[in-house]
Amino acid sequence: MSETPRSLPAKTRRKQLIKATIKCIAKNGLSGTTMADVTKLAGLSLGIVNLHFETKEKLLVETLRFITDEYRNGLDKIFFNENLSTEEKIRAHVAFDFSRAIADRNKLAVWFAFWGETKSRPTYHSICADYIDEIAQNLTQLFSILKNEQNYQSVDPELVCTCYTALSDGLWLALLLTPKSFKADDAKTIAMHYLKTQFPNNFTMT
Amino acid sequence: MSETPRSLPAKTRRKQLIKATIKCIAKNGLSGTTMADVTKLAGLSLGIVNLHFETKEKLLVETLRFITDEYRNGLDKIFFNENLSTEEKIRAHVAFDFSRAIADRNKLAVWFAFWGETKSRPTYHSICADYIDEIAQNLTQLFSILKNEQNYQSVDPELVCTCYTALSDGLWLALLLTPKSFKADDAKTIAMHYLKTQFPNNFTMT
DNA sequence: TAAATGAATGAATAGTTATTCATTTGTGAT
DNA sequence: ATCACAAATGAATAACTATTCATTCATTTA
Repeated sequence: MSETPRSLPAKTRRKQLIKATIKCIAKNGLSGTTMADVTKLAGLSLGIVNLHFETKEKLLVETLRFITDEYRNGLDKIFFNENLSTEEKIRAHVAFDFSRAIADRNKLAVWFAFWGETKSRPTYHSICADYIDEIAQNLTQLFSILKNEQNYQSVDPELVCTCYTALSDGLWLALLLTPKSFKADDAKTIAMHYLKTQFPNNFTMT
Repeated sequence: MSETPRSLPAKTRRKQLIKATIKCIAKNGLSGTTMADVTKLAGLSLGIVNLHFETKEKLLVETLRFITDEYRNGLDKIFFNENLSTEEKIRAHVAFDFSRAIADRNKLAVWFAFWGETKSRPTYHSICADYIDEIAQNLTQLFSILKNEQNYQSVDPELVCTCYTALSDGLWLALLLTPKSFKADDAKTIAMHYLKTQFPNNFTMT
């Protein structure tokens, strides 16, 4: 086993601390997360957070930014992938929403903890508002293109985007609350079930 | 203006404190909610929570129980109402989900705050698991009856129940995060849009 | 009207936790 | 090797907050 070097690039240390924060929020809740817990989980000393983030509040903000960036960047990679058809992009979007990296219970606990605080913390709110808007625009566009490509008459792309997004968030909650009886594959099945209702020619088979 | 009497039935005081707690969680977040805030918002003294709930933690548990009971009881009243047809019950369920009393942003903030802590607090988790299970059973039954009554061939009642429930939770999130551009009526429209895809004969008109 | 009751108060306490910073330690340059 | 520098440490501090409980006060009872 290689020893962890005492000195490390600042970015690596920051990511290490953010990952410990995610675990800690999942384990103890946002209200039960202390600096002592986070640094102990990271295997580092108490003062390290001050060194890399100045305050606890800034560490929490960067933690929220980390999970929103991970989500946004993953979807952008799909959206801007020239090798995928529109249908394939939508399929990839669903697969990503319920992939190991994203539909992870630790991260889901973090999402919900921060969502619960958005009303009281403008900083949290604006971080969330940003990514939501960008993703909605891209997804609406995909549905709109598919509608035109395949001549779906009565589809309302914006409504379908809002509906799919809400459905996906609600399925995340089911994964968080009932992990024993409800798995990522079940969630994916339900998401596809909805898309079939709107685009039966594209999502009915396989 | 009538003076608030100094002495009041215990139940009334407890409800008063729970309502102050809901406002306080919405205003300051779960992690930022202090006994001083809650009691000040209720217009009472610091020691009152200890008198009526023993500890802060028990006040929080009762607050969660309050909103889950309110939700469950409201839906039970619909489900067991002999005067409503199955279709009317489902319509009433949707209307209730996005009614003033339920889709209130203060209460939504409380829901999400507690959901974010369910992974770390078994008590919160079991309170949520209970109501979810009961509601799912009743709603699945409604979809099942409607399927048989109206001869819908390919509807899977259990899947539709999970899908509707997730959709409703996700729409609550949209109401919490984007209250300016997304209103309860928009949420209701989207929920009905999904039900139409499954039961076009019942939910397409009006 | 006076005494008894118990709900409500809030100053004081005890415990917790974020933050600070003097000291230690590893690393790379000379 | 030695030095200079930066990263990391953790004991001490300062701030905050849940809980306690002796006291106050309104209401009820005799």
